[in-house]
Amino acid sequence: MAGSVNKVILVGNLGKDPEIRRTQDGRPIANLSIATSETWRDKGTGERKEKTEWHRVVIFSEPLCKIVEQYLKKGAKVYIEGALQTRKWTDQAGVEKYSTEVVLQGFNSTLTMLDGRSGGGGGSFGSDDSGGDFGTERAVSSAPRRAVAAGAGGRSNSDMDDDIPF
Amino acid sequence: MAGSVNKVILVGNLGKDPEIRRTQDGRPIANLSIATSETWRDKGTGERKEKTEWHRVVIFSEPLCKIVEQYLKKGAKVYIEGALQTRKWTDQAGVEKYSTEVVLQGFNSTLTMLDGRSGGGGGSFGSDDSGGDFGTERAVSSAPRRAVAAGAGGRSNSDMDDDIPF
Amino acid sequence: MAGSVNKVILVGNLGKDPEIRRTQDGRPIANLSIATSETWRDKGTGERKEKTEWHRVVIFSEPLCKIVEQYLKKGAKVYIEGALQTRKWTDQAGVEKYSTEVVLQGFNSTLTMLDGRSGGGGGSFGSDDSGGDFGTERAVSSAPRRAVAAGAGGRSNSDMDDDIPF
Amino acid sequence: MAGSVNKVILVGNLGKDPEIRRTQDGRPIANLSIATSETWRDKGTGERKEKTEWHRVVIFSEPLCKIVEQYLKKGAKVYIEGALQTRKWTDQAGVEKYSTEVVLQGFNSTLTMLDGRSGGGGGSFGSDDSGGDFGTERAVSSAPRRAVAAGAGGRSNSDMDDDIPF
DNA sequence: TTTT
DNA sequence: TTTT
Repeated sequence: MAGSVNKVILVGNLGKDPEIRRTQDGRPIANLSIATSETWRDKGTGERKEKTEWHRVVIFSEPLCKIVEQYLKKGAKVYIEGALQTRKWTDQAGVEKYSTEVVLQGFNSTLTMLDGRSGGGGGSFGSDDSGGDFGTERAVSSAPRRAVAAGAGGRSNSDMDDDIPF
Repeated sequence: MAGSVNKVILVGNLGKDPEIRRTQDGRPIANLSIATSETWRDKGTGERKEKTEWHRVVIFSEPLCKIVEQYLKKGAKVYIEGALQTRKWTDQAGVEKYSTEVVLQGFNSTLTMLDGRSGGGGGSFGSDDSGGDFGTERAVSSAPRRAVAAGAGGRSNSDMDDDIPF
Repeated sequence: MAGSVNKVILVGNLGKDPEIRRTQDGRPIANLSIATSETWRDKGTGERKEKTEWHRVVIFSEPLCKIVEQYLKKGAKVYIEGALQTRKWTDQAGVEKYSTEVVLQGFNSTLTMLDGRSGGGGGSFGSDDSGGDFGTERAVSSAPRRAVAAGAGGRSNSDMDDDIPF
Repeated sequence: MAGSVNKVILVGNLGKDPEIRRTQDGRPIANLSIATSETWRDKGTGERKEKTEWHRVVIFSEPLCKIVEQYLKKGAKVYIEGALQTRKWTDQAGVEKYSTEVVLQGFNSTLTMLDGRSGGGGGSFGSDDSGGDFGTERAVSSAPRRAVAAGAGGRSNSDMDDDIPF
């Protein structure tokens, strides 16, 4: 649609180490499980409450996947910017299910490390394929556009059949 | 978790008229179905591609629900700011399912009308309960906090049993 | 700095037609003046108040400048995503001044048209230089990175001496 | 204007300890100086480049000011969400100047601590005045609305005359 | 189910 | 003036 925006911004911690898979033609796909939470005090009882939300984040970008592989592990705090995508899939029993994910892919996706626990220190990475004047640290070269477009426009069944949802 | 952010920003159009239900104790809950889409031209074939994403938006705020009821209808373009929330529910067959929604509730939620087709013209609304110096147009009084907190921290089964997912 | 984010999101209307200049080596730079405003009712007097904020937006991206030139004019409503940048300059009297602008340049910048008054209809554009599978409508090729980097890291005096601030 | 959005999102570090002043009628105003930066490698020379941007952040909210006072100091990393505001002022020599600031005030403003160096640990705070079910940690009570509106709609000269710009 |  |  002309004139639409689909953006998710999360700051949270990885609940477990990243999982990196490869499509049949070798492109990497990283999956992160990110927790955000809010705390408040119940007015009636006075007890402290916390509600944690878990987000499934999927990264279709070769350079971002490398970053993820090298620097992120369980507990790392990250800032991510991506888009919402709901995907339909069929479980082993043949039941149709839906999974909503935060997808980082193409322009306007970002991943920034916010703590120093990773060896490489914090850093900010877009998923464009610039090359150009910007080196690996600022704007990491992304996967070939064909890969990105495939991810965006139609993740094929062959790639995703084995994709157990969040 | 201390130090987390959970934010969704959408600009899109309502796919159908809003649905407004009421909880057993009378609080309104509005559901919007919002479309965003992106278009691109396939490099290989040259054909124009479009991918539409549908978002389920749930509004827990009495004043925002009033706005929705008065001004929004199928086709309206809106800017919304909310948070991701995944909810577990059980269908009629007893199968557990998950539904991810964009929730507008409490502070840091916003709904802004972006076209002139609604009688009331465009307008921007937060969901705080300020009252104060801000009149109905800028910062509409929200539902009692108890309602909001209930929505946030634990939507009760009795309210939600009949909640057919997206 | 590792781990930082600098992001501005505006939805507003152009206060006047865009101004497009060219640097000495021919790269286009578009300037937009965008208004946002909030309205509220004064609690004491009951009168309706409105406060308009004007934003100077600068676009360093050849394809985005083309879009601006073709489609945007006074009154157009846009969604833009860019970064804050404060620039020092010296006026004719030799007084040092500062101007803060919203800069659209490189990855993670976006311009989306939100109304139909422009001939081309609404549309969303990033400023990456992908080429690739995405055609002109989704992700317009941007200026050479050298140009972008120059704009980002050090707008030269020769280009900018005549830059009358907002 | 109906239908506008004015939002700034920053993740950065305080360049110095916060400054907290009070208006003549006793309301606190906190000023933060926040750095964001980007690094890249120059394609030609291969040298590492860095560009730091400094942001002046102004907080009009009693509870947020308390948080700032208690927990933030030089070097702290924060996530903030506010709005752009350009303010005109006159220096000692009678020259009119402009200062653009990121203002946190009213609903849809947020401050979240992102590191553990502050005694209180990380935490997220809105600036609504809810009270309600949310305790001090999640949604701190804000200053009286009259104060907020004054800050928003017209910071009076008497309060701000001594305001040396960024 | 929207919109262009 | 921060941070890496």
